[in-house]
Amino acid sequence: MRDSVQKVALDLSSKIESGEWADGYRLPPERRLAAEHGLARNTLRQALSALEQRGLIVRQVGRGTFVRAESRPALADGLLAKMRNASPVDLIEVRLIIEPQAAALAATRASGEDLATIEAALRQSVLAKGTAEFEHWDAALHLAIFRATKNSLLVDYCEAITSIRNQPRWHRLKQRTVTPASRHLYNRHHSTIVTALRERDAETARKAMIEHLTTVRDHLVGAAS
Amino acid sequence: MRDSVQKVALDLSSKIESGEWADGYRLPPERRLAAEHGLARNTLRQALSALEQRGLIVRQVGRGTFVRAESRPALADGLLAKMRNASPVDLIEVRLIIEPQAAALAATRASGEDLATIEAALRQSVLAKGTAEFEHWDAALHLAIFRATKNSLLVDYCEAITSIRNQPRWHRLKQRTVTPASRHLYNRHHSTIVTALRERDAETARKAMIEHLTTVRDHLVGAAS
DNA sequence: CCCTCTTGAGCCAATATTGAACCAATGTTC
DNA sequence: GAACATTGGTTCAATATTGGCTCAAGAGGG
Repeated sequence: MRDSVQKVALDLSSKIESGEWADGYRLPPERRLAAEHGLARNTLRQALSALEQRGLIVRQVGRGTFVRAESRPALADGLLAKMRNASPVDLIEVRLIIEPQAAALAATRASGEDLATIEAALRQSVLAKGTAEFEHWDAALHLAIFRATKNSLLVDYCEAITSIRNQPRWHRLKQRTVTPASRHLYNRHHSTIVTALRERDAETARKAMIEHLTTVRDHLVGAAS
Repeated sequence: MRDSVQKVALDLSSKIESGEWADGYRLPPERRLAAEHGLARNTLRQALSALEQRGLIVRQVGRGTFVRAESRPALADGLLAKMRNASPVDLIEVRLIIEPQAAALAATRASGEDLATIEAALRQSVLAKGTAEFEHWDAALHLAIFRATKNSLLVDYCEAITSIRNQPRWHRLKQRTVTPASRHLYNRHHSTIVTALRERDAETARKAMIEHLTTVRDHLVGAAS
């Protein structure tokens, strides 16, 4: 057959680009690949060389051939970093998507222990003296709600959000936007949410969270303008 | 076998992280572990050394090897790494929260260019020959929808989801669940969503996405049982 | 016939794994 | 306390696996 090289190169690269062979995956040995494709090893090696030149794979004598893991680590390291660069408006938009649903889930799934943790965080946030302390317990409250959903991905998400909100640039923004009046309002919102959770009222919890985050967003854009 | 070290290291660490080998548990002697895994002791020792370096175990001459207590908090590694351990059900639950809203946002914000990209991805996914190729264009389609929201956080989220779905363990699951019939159904769903986007019909786009992901979830749990 | 692609085989160098032996620290038994 | 067994720590040579490379012969289209 003519041009087997291009054919097998296409086949292999599609396996890589589709994710079937993920980053860091170790390809079968050349000799086996050649046998599986019904080709001589030399021919298959030409295909591999092409992929290597395109940067898709890395070959190491005595170790094997690997899907190049250069693209993914950049994402792994960069995901949080990229999220940290998100704008406040983008962030609150995402929170408005996720957190009402999370609150609704928490209403149906929270254990008694979860509720106790949530209520403790609420009490502490009401008692908090400074802005920093209030923010701490506010974050703890939201996190406790996410834990109550029993969904580890949601917990991860909330921790990421918290880490974003703990950055210095956000601190400055908060200090401009969090006034005694707004704190009082936020406490009322939080209280409504927690009450709804205790009464297993998913719909009320969702709506209360929407109202809460909408208020936060309006304060943010008000402060920005 | 060639990469026995990594394999057995993964096996052992999963036993620890899953809790099967709790904190303080004493591992079987190296010689026994090696025999059970069909490896030479030296090879298995390399795997143990890797775990030791990661802080998962402690080795004591003459006493044995122990799962390290307090190992968990010290391992604040990567957000993405943690997300990768999420269960399929957790993942689809989060997708059901976010993606319908994202579709609704995309309906109001997508540019003509965005719509062209989305429709191209849809066409490619319909034409795709294998499961891998279909998955590739399916992911591209969802990503294009997220890009159309103009919210960088949502795009980051979608890329994280895609990277999770590209893992080998997910690949096996997909190969069991994606049949020609389900692919046909998914194509219909995708088509409905894209049409709604083009017509700027946010509500229809949201509902179509909900129906789509609900179907995917049902296929998943159906395959699991 | 000529040219290119492909094959099959062999050899080399780098790496991985094995298998065994011996040492050192700890625990157990008498 | 002494003898013995168990366990991790270390070293080393032998073997297996793997990619890097070369070359002569075959296959197939112009």
